[in-house]
Amino acid sequence: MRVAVVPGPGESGLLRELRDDGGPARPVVRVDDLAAAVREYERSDEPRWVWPSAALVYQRLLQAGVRVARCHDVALAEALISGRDAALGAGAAPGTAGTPMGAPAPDTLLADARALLKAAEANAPSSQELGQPVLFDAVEAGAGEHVDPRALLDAVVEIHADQLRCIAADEHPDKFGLLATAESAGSLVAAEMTLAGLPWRPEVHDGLLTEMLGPRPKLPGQRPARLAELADQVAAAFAKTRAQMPGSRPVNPDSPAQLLQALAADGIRLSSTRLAVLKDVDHPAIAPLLEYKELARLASAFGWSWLDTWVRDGKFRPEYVVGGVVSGRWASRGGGALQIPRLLRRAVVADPGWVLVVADAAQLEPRVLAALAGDRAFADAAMGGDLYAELATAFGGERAKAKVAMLSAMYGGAGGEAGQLLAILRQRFPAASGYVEAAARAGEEGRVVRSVLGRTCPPPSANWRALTEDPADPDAERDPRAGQASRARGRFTRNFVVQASAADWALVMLVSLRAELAKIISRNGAGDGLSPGPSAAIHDRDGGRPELVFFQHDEVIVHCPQDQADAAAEAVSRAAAVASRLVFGPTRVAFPLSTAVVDCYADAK
DNA sequence: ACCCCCTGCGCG
DNA sequence: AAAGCGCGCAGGGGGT
Repeated sequence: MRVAVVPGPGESGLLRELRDDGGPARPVVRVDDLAAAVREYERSDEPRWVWPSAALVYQRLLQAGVRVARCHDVALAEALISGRDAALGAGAAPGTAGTPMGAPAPDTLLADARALLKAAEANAPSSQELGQPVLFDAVEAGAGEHVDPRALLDAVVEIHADQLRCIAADEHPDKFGLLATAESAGSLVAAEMTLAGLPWRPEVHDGLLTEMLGPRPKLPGQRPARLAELADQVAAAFAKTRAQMPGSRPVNPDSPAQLLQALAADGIRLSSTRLAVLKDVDHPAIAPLLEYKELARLASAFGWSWLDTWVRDGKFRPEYVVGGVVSGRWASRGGGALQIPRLLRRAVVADPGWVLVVADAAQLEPRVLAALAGDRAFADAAMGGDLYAELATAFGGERAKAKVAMLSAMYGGAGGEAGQLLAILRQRFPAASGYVEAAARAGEEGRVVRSVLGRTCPPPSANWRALTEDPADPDAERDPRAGQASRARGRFTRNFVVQASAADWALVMLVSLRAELAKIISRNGAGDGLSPGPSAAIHDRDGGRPELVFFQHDEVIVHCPQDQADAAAEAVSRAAAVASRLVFGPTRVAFPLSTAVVDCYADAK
């Protein structure tokens, strides 16, 4: 059963039961306690909640201690569908892209509905307000004034019905429908993960910082001792030449411009101050500079102020942006959640009596390519545990060469010996090479490509089209930037088919894992498997339940009581199997997950 | 004071 | 010959 839902003033809300085709089945119902009404439906009717967005509805439910099993997120589905349909003008790439859809022209009613939905979205609270009830209420109250709940509900119902038609009209409705469902479920996971938080030990983090940087500076803008020391060494290394330049200040190692200038004054001209460039330079400033850059990076991105801002009550609670990346990967807002330095994983420690189940999909992208392309020889290599090792025989037994060849094929690399290795790849694994080559060609020609579940890459910009279109006069000289732009887009689409399909698999794995974990919870009789509470309360009540606490492209972390670790690990491997079957159907390609049960994230793999 | 773009680097 | 892909964030430096 589908039920449309929007929040109203205070605790209230509006509900409307829908038919399977999205049409209204019953009149609109107003409830005083929305969370209670939702909980009641969850007990008996296996509803799929149809709501404008998780930000508008689910956060509020979670705050009230109510989880749901399934939803249709209208905003996320909209992004998938309009992403697909925006590509129509660009022309579809055969084999990898869809055909034009028979989507009905948006009539004014739908257009109005969409405008209304947008207005509501603009007022949605961010996940960050989740942990701050006072702010949350204030924002929510503000949102209520701008958009009439009844009008919003009607808009949700209309758009949802239209979306079901758009999905059914897809070239592969089952897969595209799975994508919309998984994306929606992903937003449930995202909100729940923000609430749960990644266990984070501030004292461990602080200890690492102090060890490397020296004690925390008294004043915020101040350089920690070790950084100040290194900055002085860098400046000193340039001092001799600088002394002859009147009015010159000490070189600031944070300023690429000053560094380039200072190096040039000493006769060293560089294209940039990147690590890779600096590494090979012979100058007394380089050694302290490289160390400075590494430590300064840590201090500015994940230093004490980060700790103050992002860690509360032993938990790091970033906001995840589902589908925030064109490829369908998640993005995050605040705290650089998806760029946590490996070094700081030392600070991610399970609660007492709990463990972290860390699972990582091994060599996901090349395996995805093997499954996508249906390359028999390649798929055979992908049946085992180490794909690159299996491929190595084709490259004179050198695993490293096999890896370079694969990465070059997926990224469009051609430097160094890549060209030679690609030739081998093309010869031994023609279907796999052909798949990414076709995607690259489609991109170069301005067409779009799609992931295995039908996520579509953006069409080229107007700028790109203007730049790359054939000149009206065939004798006219072509802009040299045209070829460059064309090849750049080719690399993008080449990578998109792999990265986006890997994201499809990872997303389906993640939401399947959520479902598997819910089974454990209900088996254990820990509540109904749906209702969370503040995690402290759960610890006290029944020993706790497994919680997804982190997701990073091809890696998940489950935080759970020690005695549930085995069950959680089994859930992970079942989820991977489910994802492989749902996304790729029958395939001989294996998608192994390396799973570790650890106290500390840094101890995984 | 603020905004915007660039550079550089962390993660996958 | 050359430019393998995708992000978020901080700081510098120029603009207003």
